[in-house]
Amino acid sequence: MRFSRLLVPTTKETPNDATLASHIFLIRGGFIQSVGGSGLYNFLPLGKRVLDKVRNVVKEELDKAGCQEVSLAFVTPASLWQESGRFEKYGKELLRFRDRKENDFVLGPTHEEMMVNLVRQSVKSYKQLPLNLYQINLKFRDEIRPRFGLMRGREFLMKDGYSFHASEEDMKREFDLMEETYKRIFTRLGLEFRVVEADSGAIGGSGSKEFMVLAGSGEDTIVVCEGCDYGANIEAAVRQEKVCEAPAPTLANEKVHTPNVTTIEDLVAHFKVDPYYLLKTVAMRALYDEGKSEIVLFVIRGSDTLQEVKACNAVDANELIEVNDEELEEAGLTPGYMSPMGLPSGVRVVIDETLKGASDMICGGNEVGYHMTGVSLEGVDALYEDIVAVQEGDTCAKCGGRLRYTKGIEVGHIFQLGTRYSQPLGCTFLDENGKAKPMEMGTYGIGVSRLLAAIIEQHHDEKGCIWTEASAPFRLHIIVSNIKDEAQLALGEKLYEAMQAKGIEVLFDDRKDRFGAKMKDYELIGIPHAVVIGKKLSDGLVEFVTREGLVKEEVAADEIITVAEERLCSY
RNA sequence: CGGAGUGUAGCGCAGUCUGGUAGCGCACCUGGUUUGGGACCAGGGGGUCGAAGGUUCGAGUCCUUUCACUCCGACCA
Repeated sequence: MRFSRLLVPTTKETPNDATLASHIFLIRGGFIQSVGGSGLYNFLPLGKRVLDKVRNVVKEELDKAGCQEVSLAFVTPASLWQESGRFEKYGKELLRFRDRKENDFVLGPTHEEMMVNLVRQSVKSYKQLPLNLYQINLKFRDEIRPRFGLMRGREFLMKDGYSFHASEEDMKREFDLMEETYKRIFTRLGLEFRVVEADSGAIGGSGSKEFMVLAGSGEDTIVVCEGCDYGANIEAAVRQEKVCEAPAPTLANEKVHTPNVTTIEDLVAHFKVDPYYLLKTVAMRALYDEGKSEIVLFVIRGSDTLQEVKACNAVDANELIEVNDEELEEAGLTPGYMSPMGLPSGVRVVIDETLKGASDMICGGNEVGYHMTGVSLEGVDALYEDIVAVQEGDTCAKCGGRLRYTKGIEVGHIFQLGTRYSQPLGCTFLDENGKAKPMEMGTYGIGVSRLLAAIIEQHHDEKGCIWTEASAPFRLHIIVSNIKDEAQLALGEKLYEAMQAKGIEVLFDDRKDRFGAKMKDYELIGIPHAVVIGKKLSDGLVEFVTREGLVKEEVAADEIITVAEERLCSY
């Protein structure tokens, strides 16, 4: 491709809302263009080329693993989502609309319902199983707060795959196969990543794993062990039960006057105890289907923090939101002095499972200005669940090593669904005995457009993008310093043609611009290799440049074609 | 959802307080010079000032309404 014919609107200036490297460089490099609406982008020729590269890697590996590509209808009848029960559950991120006949439709962020519908119409026998179908199509998710360019857009390209099995064992076999396939995909793309245990979120189902590209700018906090390969999203991470070295306070079971002592810090100072022995009561409003909601009290140790996703799962709510003091008082609760003991009836309480039977605790008195000491939770009737967040320095449940936090970008997520969708949607098959059974399912996603952002987050420098070999829009960038110099231009043309003849994708900068401008564009766009034909051609020399580290080597001009071929074909 | 802020040329912004011919930089077009680190000179094109209503002889500017977008927050009772 000739640069002079390519639409690449590179800019010197950074858009004012861009903060992440990937967002800045993808826009400045002319890969994508903001559509003015939030979270919507056009892919320009360079961006589209990268997208196709990434998409092909995904497709090749999936096809190798026996998956089959399909393309589902973009617009989904809402009735399918009502059948599965997700129409309410998915919340506002689901874009809903009506056609001229007032029928409800959705633009699906994921297509379990649609795929199940496809399969239940055409698969009837165990002989047709297993089956793994996928598509790579646009998805829409009406994000609360789209940001970070392609990282969290509202419209995005995603690969979503679904597998169907006659038995749970076979589904688990496929789940493992997909884990291996995903690892191959991300490795081919040149990414450093980690597979972690995850929460299943609105998709539902049991065991799920996320594929996290490690990057400081990642939106997800992941917990990793320094001693073994344990890794988990903070939303699902577990730890060995904490022990406290400080002695338990030995106080009588009584009500104590504690004016203006309302925070954990205040209590620690007031009673001179380790926060481990305090009960922290966090009130949240849990939202359910059909607009129902209730206030729930989550009780954890003062030394812990509430993990909202775990808490939400514990009460099987769609979402948890904050409640203000007025709402608490209306419900008969006392902000600052709440506790699970002696509550007005009808308030739902969830207690962290490690507090079952705990004694010598201090908690609120459910009365302004009073706390209770010497409290025991022995025999307290409540829901006991794991609702706390693992903290840095906690102990790994698997090996006893030290756990620490790191940041990751979620680029893939695989789920063991079981019969979560096949059951309600009546997706059944006849087994060897002629008995109808719901199919065991798995579901597997990859954020294809997000991968572009993830690659740049992990591979860039202060000057611009550094694409990996498998993702680069072109393999080689040829820069002719001065196109009015006939010898320079002639060599450029010759090299350009030779590379094309070898099937190497090459970008040839034949523009009339000055040297500096062309180099800036090269560095910004980030094609892995370049040949600079300039001044030293009069001495019979050109430069071979590697974008990573901007390493420059002088090469004899009459050998450059051979050298370039060797370097590029070795990949 | 809570708080703060911004809407003026493709992009980045000034002008609004104090109403009076719509501006600057980048980008773009023409001509010329220049060619190893985002060049220079000269000339030029491009705007329903987010939208609607109001006040006024006159509104980008003042008033009302509305829409959109951005940023921060949405664990520590």
